[in-house]
Amino acid sequence: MSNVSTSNNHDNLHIFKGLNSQQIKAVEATGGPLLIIAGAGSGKTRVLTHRVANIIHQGTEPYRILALTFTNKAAQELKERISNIVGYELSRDVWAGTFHSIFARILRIEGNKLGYNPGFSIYDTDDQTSTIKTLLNQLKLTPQEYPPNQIRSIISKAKNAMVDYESYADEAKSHFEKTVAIIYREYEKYLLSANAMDFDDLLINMIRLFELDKETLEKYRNKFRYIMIDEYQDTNRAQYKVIKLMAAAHNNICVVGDDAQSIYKWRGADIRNILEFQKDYPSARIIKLEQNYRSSGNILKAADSVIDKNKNQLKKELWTENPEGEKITIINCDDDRQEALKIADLISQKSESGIKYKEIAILYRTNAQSLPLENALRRENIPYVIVGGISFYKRKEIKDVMAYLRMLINPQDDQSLLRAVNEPPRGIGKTSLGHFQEYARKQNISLLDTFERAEEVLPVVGRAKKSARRLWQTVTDYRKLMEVENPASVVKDYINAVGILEMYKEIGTDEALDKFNNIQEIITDITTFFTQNTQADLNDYIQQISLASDIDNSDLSGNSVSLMTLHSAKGLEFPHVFISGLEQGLFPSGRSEGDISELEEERRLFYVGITRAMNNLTVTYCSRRMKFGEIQRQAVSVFLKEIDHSVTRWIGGQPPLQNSKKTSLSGTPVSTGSNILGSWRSRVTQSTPKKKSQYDQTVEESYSQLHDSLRTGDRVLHSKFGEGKLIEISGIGDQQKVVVKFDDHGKKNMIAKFAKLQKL
DNA sequence: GACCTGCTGATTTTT
DNA sequence: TCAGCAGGTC
Repeated sequence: MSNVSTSNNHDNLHIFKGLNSQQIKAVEATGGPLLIIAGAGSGKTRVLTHRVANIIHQGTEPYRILALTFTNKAAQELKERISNIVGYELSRDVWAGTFHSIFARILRIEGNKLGYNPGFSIYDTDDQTSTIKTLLNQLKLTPQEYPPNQIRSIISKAKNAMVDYESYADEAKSHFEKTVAIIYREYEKYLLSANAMDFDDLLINMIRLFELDKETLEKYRNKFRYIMIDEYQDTNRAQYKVIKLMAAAHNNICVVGDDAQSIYKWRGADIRNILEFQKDYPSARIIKLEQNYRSSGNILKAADSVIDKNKNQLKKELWTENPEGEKITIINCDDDRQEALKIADLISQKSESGIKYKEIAILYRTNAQSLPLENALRRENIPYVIVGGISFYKRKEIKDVMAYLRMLINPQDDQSLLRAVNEPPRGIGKTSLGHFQEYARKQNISLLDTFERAEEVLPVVGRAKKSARRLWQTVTDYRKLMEVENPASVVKDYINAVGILEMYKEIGTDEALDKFNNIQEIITDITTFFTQNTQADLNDYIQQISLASDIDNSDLSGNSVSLMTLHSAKGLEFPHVFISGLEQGLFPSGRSEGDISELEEERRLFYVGITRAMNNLTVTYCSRRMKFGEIQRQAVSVFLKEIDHSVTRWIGGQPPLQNSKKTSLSGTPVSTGSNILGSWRSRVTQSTPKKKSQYDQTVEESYSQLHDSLRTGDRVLHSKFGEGKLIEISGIGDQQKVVVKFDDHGKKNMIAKFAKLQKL
């Protein structure tokens, strides 16, 4: 054997090390279409990363590789792990990202061909809804008859299915649909003139671009020699189409997915994409990854027995060499409060036996379920992090600031102006705004332009005119500054100039001060962004924020229990998992009742939940639950009847199969129930006094995990306020707050997560 | 035009 | 239960 071959073998060792035979096959098969059916916990990401490494190793330039994921977090993980194999220098140039962020990046370069400026705004669902409200107003339609949210959803569905407003109008039958068609048309016109795209447009416009301009299509076909798509089962028709267009020249397309984990049908994901991959690419190879490395034998058996009830699925057999492990614990509770207390108590017990909080996750069907859980965890002094839910970036004050920023980049963005105009109040009320909007429409100019010519807009009162003109002046001044000066400092001055900070300071309530601090933190965030990305402009920052979700930012590295919806949990794993609320009407959701395909999707969601667990799984359900502020009786979920009873252990209730009657505590009156509740309660109360000192420890411990073992009294460094002394820590998880007395800036309240304090 | 109050409807999941 | 909004008052 020659030297070359020896050195190849050596490199190959690096790329193929630790992979099983199926995984090696997938990593080796770099050319041509490939479908990887990857069961839960079968090392999918591992295969993807090693496959990219192999392609690079074979001599392909990294920038010719496109890897599309569903979430930013998955993309980030992919990049990191590729970097671990091939090194940062090579991995940096791989195009790895979400569909939305990669397409936004391309559309910023090519969007002018479709009539967009590079500074286009990206509208989220809120922006979409308020746009529709504006349009209803213009069209003299009432939101009662045409609920903005419903209209938004109809339009979005149409777009995802690639039905434009003309086709929609052709198909429209009822008066309602015909009117929706008009709103749809006006909506599209409005967004284009506002130089804005909604999430769906980021996909649709890629198709438009490629169909309109063959040269551009050729350019990207040539550029991306290798295309890889993660979570292929969750792609929708539009995504499918873009990929198909891009891959058509070389056919080096590799998709990875698991039909059993398809949980986004409601959002337009089309399972046909994965089921019919072979039809689209007859030469496709199919490789199945069926060995599960994550879960214990019992957990896998439970998962398997559940998913088995679904009729529509690809055949695959997941197996594991892992030990059988413990049985799945199923606990019946009186109500949601007791459920939360029991979970918290079990977590305390786990913690006492040496299990770390960060090894534990609580999963639920709806975000609303987190509240009683949070209360119980706080009561037991257990640190926790909520993943998802209301994002920092979706808070009103942050969105207001973002609206101001978008005006700098995209002065055509009327929705941003409408959002920001009265934060703080400027005396430009509904009536005046109506006149401005009317004028803008007649003159075919942007709303901000009408503020410049406020004098010409006749029916508006003098005060409003002055105020409008002043706002226009501020925006224009800072737009000019932005062109020549450092974006971070311009942004800082600009936000101060518009007066939103001052407004919250003047209100002075706790709530207002929180908002004030949040805005301070976003300014810090911006400063950090520009320090780290010296080449970037404000547009880059805004785009990143527009496409960010809270899951991406959640830091699961601290020692806290993770709380999240089952949807958010996809792609994650935890040694110990709780799934709560296994009740009819909650999980499966009431909306899936009577619809087999929706019920199957709920069942896949349960499957996803079960397969997040590595060693230990606990499932809970309640006999009663607070709903709409009322106590309602709950029936046990059908899914619990489906779990293989040989791997389950039932506590406080009986397996529904053996007793199809109500499994409440065997007819026991309330007193027994409250007795049990009492016993749980007393455990908690008893432990409270003696835990007093432990409390501070726990909180400080959680804090220290997150922030380099900080304690009250420490000297700390903040990127903006400089040095100071940490005088108070309160709350836990994302909500954790710190009070720092800065040498030069006095006392500040901050959210720990964003303060990013450094110990000195 | 800003602020207050009382009513209503929401609870699936999110890039 | 509670947030968000419409409608009324100052």
